Amino acid sequence: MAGGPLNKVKTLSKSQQAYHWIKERIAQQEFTPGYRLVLATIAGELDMSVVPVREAVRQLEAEGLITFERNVGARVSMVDDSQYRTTMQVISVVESAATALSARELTEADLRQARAVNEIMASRLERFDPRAFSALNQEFHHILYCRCPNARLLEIVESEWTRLGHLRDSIFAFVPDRARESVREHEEILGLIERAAPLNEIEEAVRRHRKGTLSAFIEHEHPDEAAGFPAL
Amino acid sequence: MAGGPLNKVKTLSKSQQAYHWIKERIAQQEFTPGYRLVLATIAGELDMSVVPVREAVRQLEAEGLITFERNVGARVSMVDDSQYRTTMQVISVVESAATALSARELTEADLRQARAVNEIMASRLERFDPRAFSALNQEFHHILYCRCPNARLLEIVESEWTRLGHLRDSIFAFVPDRARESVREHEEILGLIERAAPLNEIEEAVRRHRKGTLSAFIEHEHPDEAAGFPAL
DNA sequence: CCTCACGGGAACGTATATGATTTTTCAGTA
DNA sequence: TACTGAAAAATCATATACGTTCCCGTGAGG
Repeated sequence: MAGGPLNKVKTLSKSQQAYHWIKERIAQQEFTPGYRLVLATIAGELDMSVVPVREAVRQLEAEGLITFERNVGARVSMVDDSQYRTTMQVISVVESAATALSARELTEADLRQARAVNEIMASRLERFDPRAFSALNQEFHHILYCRCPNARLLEIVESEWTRLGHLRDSIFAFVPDRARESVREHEEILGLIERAAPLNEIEEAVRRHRKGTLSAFIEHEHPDEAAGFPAL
Repeated sequence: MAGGPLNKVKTLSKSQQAYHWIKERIAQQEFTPGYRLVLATIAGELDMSVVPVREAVRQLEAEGLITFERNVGARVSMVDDSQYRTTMQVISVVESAATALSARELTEADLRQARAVNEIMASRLERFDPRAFSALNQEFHHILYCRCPNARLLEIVESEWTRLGHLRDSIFAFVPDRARESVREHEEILGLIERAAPLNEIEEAVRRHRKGTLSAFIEHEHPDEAAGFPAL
């Protein structure tokens, strides 16, 4: 037949279909934290048997999106305050390292794009929409760290972000006051990268930036514990 | 009944049995990197069906110990030079952070124990056994970071070490010359912790220490590329 | 006559379905 | 509150379908 060498249509295995289906639902918040995942139901919905679904669930468990209890079942992971804090701390460590390692690889275009995003953020300081602002923030940082040549480090950064689930999209809903300061710090980070500052300075700047947001969050939610949380 | 709350004997599920069985074999190097894992064979060996084995394999895949190819099968992950380097870089980032966060939590006993381990290492500098030395090195660092209150960070450190597989036990087989310097740097790190130095100094010291070992390794194995590897 | 490329098919192993078994949960009752 | 039984759901075994790999035989070219 005429087809050429592209006969391989690459049908996803059923486990992978289930995996993506569930992940999508979680991302869209159709399955909210605490939601009980019943294998048979999902299997029915996807027109397959429970075996592949089970496998998908185990994969998602390994990623931390789902918690699983023997003979009981799976539910979408809860992210409580304490988890939020530990995860954000991990992110502040690995993302700052990734950004520093990425700095020398960034192109002119990357920097332009990052600056553009930050300018949009600045322009939205009035008429503030926390969710949109968080999304832009996410995008800004992603541009800066995604050229990091250490693939494993990148994987960890991304996986920690997905671990946070929908909270990642609403950081500034908790601490709107940080927004202005955040934009300014972004500018500072861009400056350091552009003038090819030492990598450790870039790393420290990003870490300070994240730490600032986290501290603001902690002080806002738990003014009493603020001092008790260990930081770097 | 008299028993108390420990009636639960907690029989492991078959998947978990398989999981631990395989992991153990890999750790003992009975399954060496590249080894082909045949589900049915393992299932037979463990007197169970392939389904739980399959699940165990997928879990190990998520941890990075096993690589899996659709419709082909599973094999124990290879760790090549490049992976070694990226993983060690990740470790240098996360372990140093974990150690710093752990520093204030360490007890007198912890420090005594760490110092004892380092003294044993020092005493073995003559009659040098790389594997034993690597194991002691591992133990030393584990004592220092294991009190880190950020559980997630600890998980990442540990998982990166297991990712390295048997290479983690033989670092000093590649670069024996680093041994003496290593012991000295351990002493320095202990000093910083004991005199309650700022956390960032502790973190930097650990990172320098790891970076030193990694550089020594790179220079030894690939004298040409030494300059090309990005570092912090 | 030897070599090597191609193609068919058996052997091996994975992917998924179905059904039996076990565990947990929950409602109803003493 | 404690106990019992039934329903729901997970776990695993067995069976079958499907995809890959490897080997071997055939035929063309050197």
